[in-house]
Order: sequence, then C-alpha cells, then structure tokens
Amino acid sequence: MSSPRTATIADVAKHAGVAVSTVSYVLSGKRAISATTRQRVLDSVRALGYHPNAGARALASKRAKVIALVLPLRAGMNLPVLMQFATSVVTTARQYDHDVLLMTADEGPDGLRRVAASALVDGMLLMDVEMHDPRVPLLRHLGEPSVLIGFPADREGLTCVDLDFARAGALCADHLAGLGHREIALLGAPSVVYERGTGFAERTLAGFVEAAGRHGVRAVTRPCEESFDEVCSAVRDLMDEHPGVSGLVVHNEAAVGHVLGALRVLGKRVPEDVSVVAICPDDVAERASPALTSVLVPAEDVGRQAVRLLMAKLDDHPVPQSTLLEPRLTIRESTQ
Amino acid sequence: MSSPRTATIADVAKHAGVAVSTVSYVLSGKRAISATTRQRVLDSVRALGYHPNAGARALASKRAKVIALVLPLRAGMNLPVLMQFATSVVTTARQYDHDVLLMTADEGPDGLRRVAASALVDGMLLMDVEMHDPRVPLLRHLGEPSVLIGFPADREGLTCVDLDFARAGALCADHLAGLGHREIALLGAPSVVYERGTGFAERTLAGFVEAAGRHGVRAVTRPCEESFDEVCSAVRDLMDEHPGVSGLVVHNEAAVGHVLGALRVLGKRVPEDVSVVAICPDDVAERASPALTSVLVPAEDVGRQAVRLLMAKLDDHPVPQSTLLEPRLTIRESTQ
DNA sequence: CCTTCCTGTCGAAGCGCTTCGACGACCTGG
DNA sequence: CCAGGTCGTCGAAGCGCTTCGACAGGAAGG
Repeated sequence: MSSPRTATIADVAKHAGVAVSTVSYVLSGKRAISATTRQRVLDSVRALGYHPNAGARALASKRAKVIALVLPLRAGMNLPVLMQFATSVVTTARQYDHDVLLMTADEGPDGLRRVAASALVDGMLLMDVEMHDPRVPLLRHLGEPSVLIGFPADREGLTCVDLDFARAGALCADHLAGLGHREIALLGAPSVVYERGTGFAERTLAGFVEAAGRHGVRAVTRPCEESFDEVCSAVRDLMDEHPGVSGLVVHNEAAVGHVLGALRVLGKRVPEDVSVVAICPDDVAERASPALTSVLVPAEDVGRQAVRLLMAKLDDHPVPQSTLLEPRLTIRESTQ
Repeated sequence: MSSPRTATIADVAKHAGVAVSTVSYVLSGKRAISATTRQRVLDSVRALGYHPNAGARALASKRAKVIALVLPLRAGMNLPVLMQFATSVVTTARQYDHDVLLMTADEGPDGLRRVAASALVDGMLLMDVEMHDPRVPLLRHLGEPSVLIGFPADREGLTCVDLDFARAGALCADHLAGLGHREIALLGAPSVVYERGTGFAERTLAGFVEAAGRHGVRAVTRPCEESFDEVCSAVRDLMDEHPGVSGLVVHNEAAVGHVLGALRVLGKRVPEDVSVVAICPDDVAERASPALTSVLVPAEDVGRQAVRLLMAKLDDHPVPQSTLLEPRLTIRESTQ
C-alpha cells in the first residue's frame, strides 16, 4: 500500500546515468543539453513517475509557483460570477504551471503579510477591491507582485483589471435609447454596496446616466435590495413615480428573477410594456422568462487576463496599469 | 521600498542570543524551553516580523501545512452553497494553521497525482463525489489523507462527510404530513444530475418517499430543470396529473424562485392552496415571497467538519468512515 | 599547430528549516 | 557525596532542489 517513497531528482539522475544538475537543467531548460541526454533524462522521469518536490524547489529557487487568490466572500457579492472567475483563474494559472492558494478576505491584511513573508506564494490576485481599500497601501508596501480585480481610487503603482462597467451601463442605455425609449431606469446593487464605495456599481451608474444624457433620454436610478418583497415595492415605487419609464436596466444578479416576477405581478408585460436589460451572466439571462437581453460580465476573461498580467509581472515584464475589458450586449426577448 | 530581505530563523536566533534549534523548538513546542528563553525568542520574532519560510519548513518537516480543496465546477452544481462551503473550509483550515490550495476537477486524477507527488499538500478535500467516482480508486492508491464530501458507492477505506439528505427529504415529508397534507410532491435536481448518479439527489428522494409511505401519504417525484419556462410547465403538468397535491418540496436551488413564480402564474396561492418547502440555504429561503419554510443545507458545518476530520487524519488519529450531518427544518410562511 | 571560444556536463555550495544526539547543569535519593 | 535522572540548550546533519563555477573536448580562427 505505502508507495515506495516518491522519486527524487537524485533517483532520476542515477537512473539516467547523469548528474543531478543535468536533470535539473533538462527540466528547467536553463542550460543547453544535448538531445540524446535530454531524451534519456526525460525517459527516466517518466519511468520513475518523478515530480519535483514543491518545497525543495521553492526553497532553492525562491519561486513557489503558487499564486494567491483573495476572494471577498462578503454580503452582496454575486457568487456565481465569483465562482466562474475562480475557475478561470485556476485553469489559466495551471497553464502557466502555477497553482492557486485560496484566501478569504477575513484574515485581512495580516493574511497577505503572512503569505508574502513566508514565501508561500509568488504573487496575488485580489478581488472585489474597493475605492479606498485598506489592503492597497499594504500591497504597495509589501512589494509582492499583485493584480487587482476592480479599481481603487488611487491606482498609482498598481495593476488593475476589470470589466468596463461604465461602458456596460452605457451600452444598456444606448440599446434602450436606440429602440426609442425616452425614459429609462437603472435598478442597481443593494445600497450597502454603494455605501462601501465599491467602484463597479458607481461606474455602471455613471456610464448609464452619461449615455442617457447623450441621447437626450431621461434616466432615473436607484439601489435595489434582494428580497422579492423589497424588489416588488422598489419596482412599484419606481413605476408610480415615473410612469413614463419603459426601459429597465437591472444590475443585480440576485434580484433579476424577482424583478421579472414583480413586473408580472404589476401586470406589466415584458417586453410589450417594459423592456428589460440585465447585467448578469448568460445562464441567468437565458433561464429567465422571457429570456433577457443582457450585458455579460465576462468573468472568465477577467480571470484569464488577471492571471496573464500577474505572470508577466512575475517575469519582470512591464504591464499596463489598467486593463478594461469590453462588455458585450446580447439581444434576447426582453427588449423591443 | 524593497524590504530588507525577510528575516530568517537564523536572524531571530542571533537577535535573541540563542541557537537556531532553540528558536525552532520555541515555535513548535516540541521540546521544553524555559519560560525566560521562550519569551526572549518570542520577542525577537515579533521585533523582526519573522515568518517561517514555507518551502523550507515543508522540505525539512515533510508537512506543507496546505490542504487541497478539489471543487467540481460542473453544470448543475449550485454555486452559492459551494461558495459557502469553500469559505468555511478556508476559515477552518486557518484555525489549524493550514492554507488551502484550490483545484478544479478538470485537471482530473492527474492533478491529484501531481499535487500528492510533489508534496504540495498534505491532504485533500474532494467535493461533489459521485457514486462511481473515478478519483476514488486513485485516492485509495495514493494513500494521501483525504476526506470526501458526498458518498461514493464503495466507501471502504475512505472518510466521507455529508448532509443526511435522506433525513432532509424525510423531514420535509414529515412536516407536510404533520400539517395534514395527503398528497405531496418532490421537485428535484435537473435530470442530468440523477443520470450522473450523484448520491445526494437520490438519497433525498428515497428519504422523501420512505417518510411519505410511513405516514400513508401519496408521494410523487420528478426532476426539475432550471429555466423559468421549464419549471412552469413542470409545475403545471404536476398539478394537472395530480390535482390532489397540496404540498410541494423543492430540492433545487436555482429553481426555487421560478417555482414560486410558476405557482403565482397558475393562480395558486402559497401557502393557502399549496404549501412549499425548499431544501436550500437560508438566504434564498428568506429572500423569497412568501419566505419559505426550508431545510438548510448546512454547508458551513460540512466544511468545518470535513476539515476537522482531515486534520485528525493528518495527525494519525482514527476517524469514523462516515459522518452524516443532521438537517434542520425552519418553519417560515410558506407552509400551513 | 596553438590559442580562443563554445557546448555540454559535473560537483558542490547553499536555500531555511526540523530534528537527532550530545551535553552541561541541576536535582534527587540512597 | 555520588550515581542516575531531568531539563534546557546547542551543533550538525540532512530535506530535495537550483545554480554557480569549473572543466573536458571539440570547433573555429589566426
């Protein structure tokens, strides 16, 4: 049962009849090795099922080949997107031969410090960055390579990636305005998210308002809680106060379903009476009835891009300070 | 800017005026150290901001203090529960001074092999285990300490944890029968989940049917897809074919909201015409209207318990082969 | 034909930590 | 008062890997 002690590089060297360092150079490609030797070593590696010991490698090379993914896991986050994101980070990292250490934000800045100081990871990916995030100054100070998902207020010296939420908001307004709607509304995140100063919510709103203005369309916006009853009354109030609203943008994944339910209850048909555009993942939009015209949050792209940037930084390649990912609008049945 | 090379154990030893090994013993507690020396060392540790180098520690001690969390990230999984689970795993692991490496199942068995062979992790947690999971034999073979979330068909030599889904199903039936309902129905996971032979769906169903039988109540069950339209027709068909059904159990998180919408569309009032019990996280149940009587999937408990078991195994403590977590029914407004 | 320069390989020196055996110093009991 | 224990500490030997400098041997250049 007990495996016969996993093979070490010395075993491989002996098996191939070469020096330990030669094996290392074959595996890392850092020095030229003749084709025949290389092949012999590779064969031995396979024969013995050799995998380098991660600790030893990290110790000697000062590279752990692990990156940290710091997820928030706080109230008001939308989980499915997060999960998609995490998946794409792991997958992409593996393509670069790196693994992913999962951290939650509740260990706080100390967690970052610990992980950096112990050389457990080579760099980190931080999600759900706020405008005035306490981790940001620490990050600058630590000097660990890092990439942020989201934009803090002061971007100096950082590398940030995000969906271009302003464009997303604008895209929704453009679409509705293009369909001839003259008065449109945005139902956003729960108010707590705005209070926290999470950038993406504000940027969506700004983009929406700006685009509406550009088209000469009246725009109203309000936060949106996530229980059915609260969504219901929010929608009702909105319609009462602004009876002319015929286009609705929903930027709140948990509430999307409830908004449709609320409209049904109020006797509003979609899209005949009200057109609805959601900013959410495609599966949620497709699962709704009618299927929702939506702007996709490209979680996978963001994850992939973030990892790429981090890898570039690890290799000391220069990277742009900000990367904005283009949103994509998919027209389905909920707008006309 | 560049930190002055992070402190090593040698630095601490020098600063405290003791031998390196003494520092190590203070930190690990594996040998008796006088109170005064201990204090001096601890002070130096704090003064220098010392954190042991993870690689070196792993190399020397053969313990990485990292566990792997293998998530599925496949279709039909319900993400929020998964996320809660992941959070509780990370948090609990940290309490045991361990970190968590995130792996997706798509690297497959090779991923497990790699991670085990490279000693990157000391043990693993596998989620979403199927009845005939290909990873199970490998796991037995590798001899890495591991804990499974979910039950494969052959449990021999493994350690498994899960919610007692049979009890959960039974609890729902008990509750409805107790309220006097004589004909009840279970709306389950999408059919693909049953086809995959995922244990939890089948066990819920079995528990539900068994309990209904025990109470002399008629039970009907069917799988349930996740789009609003499909849910709608499933509910309509169900009601047409079994007009006597007055109690509904929904074991499908994504469909819960749609079921309520469907009943609303069909003119059925909840709970006056139909009582509804959901098996889902509390926040989903609370967010619905009316707030749903629900059986909680105690993702946090499962995560915590799984980590505890794994830690016990790492310390060579004996652990039970199966651990079933008791479900808890919360009565809200949707049943009468 | 001899220097100069690659190319391919090797040996050895760490990386920072844990752990084992050794060994004074001190206590205890006969 | 000394044999036999403890207790607290130290030094050194690795753990498995990377990487540096050295060095044969052959190619190229004068």
